[in-house]
Amino acid sequence: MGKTAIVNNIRRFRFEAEEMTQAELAAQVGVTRQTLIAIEQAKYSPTLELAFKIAKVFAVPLDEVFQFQG
Amino acid sequence: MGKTAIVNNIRRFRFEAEEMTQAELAAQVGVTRQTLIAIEQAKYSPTLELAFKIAKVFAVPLDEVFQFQG
DNA sequence: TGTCTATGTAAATTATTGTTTACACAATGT
DNA sequence: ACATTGTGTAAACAATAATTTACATAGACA
Repeated sequence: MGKTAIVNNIRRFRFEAEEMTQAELAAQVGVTRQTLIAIEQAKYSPTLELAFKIAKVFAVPLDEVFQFQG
Repeated sequence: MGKTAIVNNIRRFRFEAEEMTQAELAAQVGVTRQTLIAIEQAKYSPTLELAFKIAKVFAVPLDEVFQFQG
């Protein structure tokens, strides 16, 4: 699917949410810490399902966490 | 990422958008027709990037086209 | 010093998404 | 009858997301 043109605000949301750690967020969405690191650093973009789960943890719509650079 | 718990309204949006065909939508988002069929039928869920592109064609937010059944 | 905690990196492997090619079929039109 | 259009299915393959395991480092703290 070509280069990932998707950015995210996971790190900001983590700190706004009581300084939630990467490990805590990873556990809440059911992935490993390394997977979350890779996504937070935009090394690759998550599946749609995982993106929904992450947004749900922060209780915001998906496109507040992830944005597509068209 | 386990079983896909994601539903979509692609078919409805296609018909609301001047009866756009699967082939037309596929071309606009840069995938093959078969890929679009599989996604429309929820055989698997698209990448986040592709999901954003599809929503953009219909000019609606991503979560109006795709919903996660938590 | 020594031990946690949080973060980062990397390589090998598995699972899933997406492509390509080909065939099938109903509806429409000439 | 024949061709065209829109949709559906299937299998083999390529690309990418995610896992697992392991090691590295900086800061806080007893």
